[in-house]
Amino acid sequence: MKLSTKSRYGVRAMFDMAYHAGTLPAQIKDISRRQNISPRYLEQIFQDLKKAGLLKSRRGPQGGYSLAKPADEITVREIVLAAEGELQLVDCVKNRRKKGEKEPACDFDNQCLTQHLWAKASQILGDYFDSITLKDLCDQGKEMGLEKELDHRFMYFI
Amino acid sequence: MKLSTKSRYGVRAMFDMAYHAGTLPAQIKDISRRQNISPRYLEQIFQDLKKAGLLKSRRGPQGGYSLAKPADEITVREIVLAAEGELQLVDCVKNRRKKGEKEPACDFDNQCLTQHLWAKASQILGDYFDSITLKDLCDQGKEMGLEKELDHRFMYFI
DNA sequence: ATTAATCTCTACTTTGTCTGTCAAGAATAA
DNA sequence: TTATTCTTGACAGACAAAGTAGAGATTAAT
Repeated sequence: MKLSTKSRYGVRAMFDMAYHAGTLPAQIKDISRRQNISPRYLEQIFQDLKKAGLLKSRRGPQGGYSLAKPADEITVREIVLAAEGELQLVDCVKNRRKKGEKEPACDFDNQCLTQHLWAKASQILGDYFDSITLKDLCDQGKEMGLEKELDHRFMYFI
Repeated sequence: MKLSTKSRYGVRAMFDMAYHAGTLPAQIKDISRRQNISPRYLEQIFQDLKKAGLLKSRRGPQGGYSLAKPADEITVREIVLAAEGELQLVDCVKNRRKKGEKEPACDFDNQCLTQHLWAKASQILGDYFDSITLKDLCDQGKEMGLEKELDHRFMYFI
């Protein structure tokens, strides 16, 4: 019943981007250093987030990733969903007969009381995650007096 | 972010016991047959539930397991907690320095915004599970017209 | 007392997922 | 042209989940 590191790192990384957002795209190496996440691994996570339409990227020098939408339009739910693949606490709730699977995930199918229980729980969890945006986290960060690191690349331009 | 089968089987099995409750203790083999759970595996799960004080057992012929409390005093949360071990969506919320562990689970410790986020989510989930008792599930079952299997052991006494 | 039914405990195996690492390639700004 | 950065896919080690198995302890019934 644990969230995977992909979800946790994903939220941390995207928060980091929103918090330190500048004019230039953010680079993996900076985010990974600030958040102490393996850069190679973060790349993978960002691929997922990009596929989900939460990030956009630019290659080449001065390239990097940036948020695909304003911070107040990106919810924790979207990030977790993209990283985790889905937001169900249990598999038997899922659609049957998706490609390749011949057996339903559960023998009792719709006769099952507990199925409804888990589905409701998953929904409650999703609703909570949906109520929190990256902007909310940034506001919290400011309140806490969390330091923003100066973008070292600005140094060259001053 | 999936619940383990221990939780799911545990809830199903305990619901089954509450729903089919008779004067005699329920036996593993009956529950496992009705709920289609490996009897050996169910034994293990029942050990956990017994340690948690949710079940009591009697050995020998006509032995078996029975609920340690009335069905309306056993919540889903208790069962999941006993089967899952804990109810936290992430580890970094846990107490540090428990036996053997030298490192904190997270480098940012209490400086972390997301830590609070996950803790709150875990709590919301726990609250929901706490609001549902075995009796609630039984009532639902009756409403749905879920069949009760006649206890075959009664046959001998009629 | 004996027997058969049942729970108890511990260890083992299998299987799969998580968490990363690595290498080679493609795109792009300077 | 070149250095930088993202892109993609393969791969591996560690760990936990899920289930199997066997030997033993307890007890009701005979």
